[in-house]
Amino acid sequence: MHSFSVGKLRIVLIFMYLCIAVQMMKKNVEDLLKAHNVSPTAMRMIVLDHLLDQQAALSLADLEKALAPADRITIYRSLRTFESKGLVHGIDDGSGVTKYACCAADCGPEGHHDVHVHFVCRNCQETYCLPRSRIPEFTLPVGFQPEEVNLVVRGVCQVCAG
Amino acid sequence: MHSFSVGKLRIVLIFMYLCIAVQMMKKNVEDLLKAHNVSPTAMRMIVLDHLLDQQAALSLADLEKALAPADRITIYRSLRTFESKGLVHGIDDGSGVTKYACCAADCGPEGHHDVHVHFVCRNCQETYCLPRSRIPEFTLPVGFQPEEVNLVVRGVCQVCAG
DNA sequence: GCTGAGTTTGCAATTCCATTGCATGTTATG
DNA sequence: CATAACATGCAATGGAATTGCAAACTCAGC
Repeated sequence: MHSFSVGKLRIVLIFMYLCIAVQMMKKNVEDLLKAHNVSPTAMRMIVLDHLLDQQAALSLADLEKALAPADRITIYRSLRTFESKGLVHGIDDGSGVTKYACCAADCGPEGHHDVHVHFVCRNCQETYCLPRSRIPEFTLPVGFQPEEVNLVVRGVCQVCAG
Repeated sequence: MHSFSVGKLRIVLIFMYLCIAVQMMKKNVEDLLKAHNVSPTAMRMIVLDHLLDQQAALSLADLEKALAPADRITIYRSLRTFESKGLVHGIDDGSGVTKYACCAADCGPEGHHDVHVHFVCRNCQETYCLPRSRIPEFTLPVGFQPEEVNLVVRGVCQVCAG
């Protein structure tokens, strides 16, 4: 029959593939949440999924815009929950607004382990995590006991530098 | 005569010394302002002098309290002027409020040169500049061009640890 | 010393982000 | 399926940074 042409079959296959992909994505996000002892509610899955898609860190306002009409406060509280469970980390890049990005390593409620450099582009204003750039050793005056290090580099990013 | 005893002479000398010291201080602050192309108004001299006295960085609220009844906005604008002329630098220590400290090296309107580590004590909440602690080299991914580095260390300070 | 342009100051008001209270809706559990 | 615990959404609050504007001040030139 003409109705079962190769073209239509391709469309059906693509549709099925998309369904499976979405299911897998949802499964991944859901498992990720469960693995960190966070109830996988609809809202949280949407927020986390969107964060996982990003190259750069997002502010609360960014997320609100992207996920409209989701409630800002709910997103805010999701982020706080994620942060306390080691799923994402907030970044203070000096811009005055906190930005959020997913943790790369396996952080947990007891703390964040993937200490890395953050890079802020003065051109596009994006904030990137640079997990490959380890924070180097540095010396402190006698008596100062370091516990936590935050290294933010400003400059021009890969994309803007061309 | 008994009225010119050694004790009274000492008091007179101390008084004279204090007068000279205050004059020198005022002269120093005034010259410092002039050297950076900032009109040495009374308000600005008070703010800068107080900042020069500090071991730790001060927030706008700290300054307002210390210099009461000086106007907060005026202090704020003095700090902005100082910052743009390279006299002081603002520090974002992650606490959410900007703190200010005098520049050690000879910074100018074109930029701040004394790049150093900042240390925040989680006990006393003070923020210290550590000019002796140079920020070491670190590697960035290809294409990222660093221009400015901000290294904030949290921990326990000399005073609280000792 | 006086005047007037330019700068600085002080008050009031605004903006923006982060955070909380509370009532309602949803989920997990026995 | 009932109920406690948790999550959500709206409204409101709080605190810091910032701006507008009129009054006060500073300083150069007359």
